[in-house]
Amino acid sequence: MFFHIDPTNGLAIYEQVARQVVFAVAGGALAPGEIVPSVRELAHELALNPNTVARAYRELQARGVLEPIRGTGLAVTQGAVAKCREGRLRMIRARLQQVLVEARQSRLDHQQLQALVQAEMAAIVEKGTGTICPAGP
Amino acid sequence: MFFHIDPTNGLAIYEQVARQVVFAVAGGALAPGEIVPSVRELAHELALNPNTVARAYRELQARGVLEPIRGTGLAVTQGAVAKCREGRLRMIRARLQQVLVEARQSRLDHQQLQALVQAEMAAIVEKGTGTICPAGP
Amino acid sequence: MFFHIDPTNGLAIYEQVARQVVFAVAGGALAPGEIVPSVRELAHELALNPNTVARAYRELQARGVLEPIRGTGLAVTQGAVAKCREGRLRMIRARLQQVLVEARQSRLDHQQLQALVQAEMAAIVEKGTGTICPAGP
Amino acid sequence: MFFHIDPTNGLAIYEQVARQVVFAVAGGALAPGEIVPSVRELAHELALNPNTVARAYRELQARGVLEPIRGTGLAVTQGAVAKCREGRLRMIRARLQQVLVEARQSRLDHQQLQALVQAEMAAIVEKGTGTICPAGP
DNA sequence: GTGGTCTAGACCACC
DNA sequence: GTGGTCTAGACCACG
Repeated sequence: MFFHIDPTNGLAIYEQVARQVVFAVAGGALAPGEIVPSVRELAHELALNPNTVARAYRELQARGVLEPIRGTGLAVTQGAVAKCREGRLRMIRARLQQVLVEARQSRLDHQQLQALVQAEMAAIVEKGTGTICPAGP
Repeated sequence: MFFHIDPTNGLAIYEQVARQVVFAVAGGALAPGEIVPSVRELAHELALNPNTVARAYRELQARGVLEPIRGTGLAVTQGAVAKCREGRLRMIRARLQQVLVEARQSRLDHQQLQALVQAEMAAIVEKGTGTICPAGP
Repeated sequence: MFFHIDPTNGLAIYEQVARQVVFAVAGGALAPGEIVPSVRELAHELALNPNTVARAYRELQARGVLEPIRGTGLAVTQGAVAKCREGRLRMIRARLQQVLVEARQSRLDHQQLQALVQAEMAAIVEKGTGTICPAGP
Repeated sequence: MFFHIDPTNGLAIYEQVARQVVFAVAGGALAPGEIVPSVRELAHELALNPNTVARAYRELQARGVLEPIRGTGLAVTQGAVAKCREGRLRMIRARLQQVLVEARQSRLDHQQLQALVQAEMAAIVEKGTGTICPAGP
């Protein structure tokens, strides 16, 4: 799959998994109706305990992003794209605010900050992140 | 004081406190030699358990940012500014990378992202965040 | 057929199927000697996996409610009516007790409860449930 | 506490725990602001694994019935009573419908059924259920 | 002490 | 094979 887990992230691992599914749906990497990797498969791939992945999937079901297809797996729901698009902005904006608040708290100059952002954006675009499909936007 | 704690941040609370001290030192809001608020004072102000604040201060001592002044309290060390300036960029860059990676993972358009960043930066600059008030208590 | 399956029932699906066969026999909708629908026919009708129906039938054979007729299918046994009549009361009483216990646990007023029961009974009698249609397929 | 778990209930154990908390709140046995038994305590009392209780509590938090008080425990929220009152009716009505459908499916006579209901209600009122506070209705 | 998270491994129901 | 549930026991953050 195309996920990347960082245990020292601050975020709970199951939360990271859930977020990345949301991102994948929002970005179109996972289409409605598509079956997500099985709990066991993804757990193995990410070197996680199946329970951890299961919890992420369970929360996504509760949010209406996934739905169980009995005996088959979990499928992305039809309404998932809208939900995830909306959630994506909310989540990214939240994290962005955090970092900007911290930057300003440390009196980082507005221009310094802007330069930093530009640099990081460029870096990410150019080298790719290794965490999502190789074909650039 | 000039801190703002968000318990749902993902970051441990003591870690948030420590970070914000670092930012304050890096930004000059706390100068070397200055005495930081007492554990119980800051705990009361932030509605935290004193143990939590104490832990943050303990870690800052271990990092050499604070040093105990007998009978007086904890003071910002002489070398703190350099340490914090260095740490500040590292911390901010790390968080910035996280958010950018997520943005890219969800295939947020480069321009959308840039617009988002601009909007948030403007928002923060303009309204202030309530988290910076250089004039001490 | 005359069954209705609710996957979110708490009860296992095969169990629901088995129960409803029992009810049908107890109520006379299925007479001794009558051939029940084939596994694949019922599975198709209820949108279930044939294995699930097969398991229900297997359990009913074990309980002596159904018996295989070579080359024909599964028939309701002669002794089935007595068994099912007996089981029916037991099962219904058990479920009734559960709901009453819950009602009482939540201190639902005796009159409220009675009103609720009356209302639901009336509703079921009047609109029919779509789950009973003695006239076979 | 005042809970009673039946592992052969069909309902998942964590679900039973959650339901009974809802019932207790709806019935006033747990008032807003009150701290529910700790995960470990309730787990010990009901002879369950703490994780099972924790899951029930987690779902109740998600539904807005409980809220964490850091380092203290989980408290019933202010809005919980309304939510639980509403949920109680829904849950009981659902189970009632199940049993009535089954009764009718088995062609239990309307009067027989009514008699059964009356008998069970009387039985429960009279002997108490042992599952909730000793003081009568 | 509290809840939250994670791991490990088991059993069940369903396809 | 799939997800769902449960148990057991560990560690962490917070009060």
